[in-house]
Amino acid sequence: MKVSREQMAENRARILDAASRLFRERGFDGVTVSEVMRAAGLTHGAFYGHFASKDDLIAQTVAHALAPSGSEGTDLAAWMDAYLSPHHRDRAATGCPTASLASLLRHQSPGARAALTEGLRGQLDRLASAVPGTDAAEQRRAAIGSWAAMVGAVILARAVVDPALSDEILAETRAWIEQRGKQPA
Amino acid sequence: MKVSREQMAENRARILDAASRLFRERGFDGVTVSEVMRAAGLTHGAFYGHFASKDDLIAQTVAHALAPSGSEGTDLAAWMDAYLSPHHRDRAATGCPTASLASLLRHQSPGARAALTEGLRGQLDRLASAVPGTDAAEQRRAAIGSWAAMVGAVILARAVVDPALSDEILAETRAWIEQRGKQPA
DNA sequence: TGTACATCAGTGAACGCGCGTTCACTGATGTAC
DNA sequence: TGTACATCAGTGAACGCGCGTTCACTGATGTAC
Repeated sequence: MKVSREQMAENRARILDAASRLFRERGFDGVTVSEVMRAAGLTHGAFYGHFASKDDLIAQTVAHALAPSGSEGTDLAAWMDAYLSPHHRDRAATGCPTASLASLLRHQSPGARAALTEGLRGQLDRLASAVPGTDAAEQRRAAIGSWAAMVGAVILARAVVDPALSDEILAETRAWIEQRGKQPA
Repeated sequence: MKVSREQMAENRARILDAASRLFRERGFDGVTVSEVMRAAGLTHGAFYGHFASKDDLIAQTVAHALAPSGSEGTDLAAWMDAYLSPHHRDRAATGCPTASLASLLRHQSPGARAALTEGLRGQLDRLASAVPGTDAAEQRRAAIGSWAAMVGAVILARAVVDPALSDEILAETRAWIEQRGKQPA
């Protein structure tokens, strides 16, 4: 049965939200189109009225998930603490899309990889301007280095089965970045 | 036709080598059992004489790929340069298994994840003892932080489509870690 | 050392399941008058 | 504003392909005598 234009737009948004959560939690290959549609409250047949293919959904979901959320902005130290926390590690479904999807995107379509590239560019720009200092090149270098360390630490912490080692990776990476920040000019 | 015991051991080693290369290049889901066997010079039917399942192959391949190779040891700075190089980024098939497989292992069997955990533990121990300094806790912290940054940087550099941004991520992460090492005590 | 035979690694056809995708149909929407 | 009808978002059965896995068969290996 046909639905109103607003309803259709809302359905589309729900599909993207569901895909964003499921993909972050289980990866692109671990989630079926039917699962996404079920999570969005629809049946699988309606999928192709919204997206050309699963690849298309992936590309649009990545663009959607990496759009600036505004939640990074305020307090850099607090944001880093939250990022490198067991809480974030254990909740990939609602966590940083870069940490859960970057590796998987290497094997995805150019469209999806382009969406990640633009999202990452934005993240680095925002992080660079949040880093203390006045030398723009230094700030950018710190943004790139810290971001690589944070993403890498969360990925490693999630892959490891030993909880003690996993906690250690998060805590020591956090402390290591902190020390780096305190170094005299 | 039956083959000799030595031939069978060699075949098994060839399957593991082929799987190690293919999995690093295209991920676990991007490679079929038949492809692995073809790359090893056998037909797919022989697979189950060597491994219980594809999951079993994945677990054993991870253990095999993360065994210490001895190539990290000699010169820490040179090794880091090579790790954070475009050459390494562009050759995942023969590169660091942690960088190509860690994220994918989050969705794999406990056996495969356990193999990664042990491999990672060894990598961190070896890196910690290669880091300059005498304070063991400081060395371990530097090992974890640097390793997270290196793995993260290679993952991000591989995911991004813009070659300039990709090169920048590698070079700036390298420089950032270097600066970190030069900080006074 | 030679011979006879049981073993078993490898072959390739076949199976069955799950997935992405298609399509005829339904019935609410929204436009034309 | 009301009515008649064309549109089209969503439904659910069906399709076809590729994958992991199985299995009857083959013929070289390696053991028993």
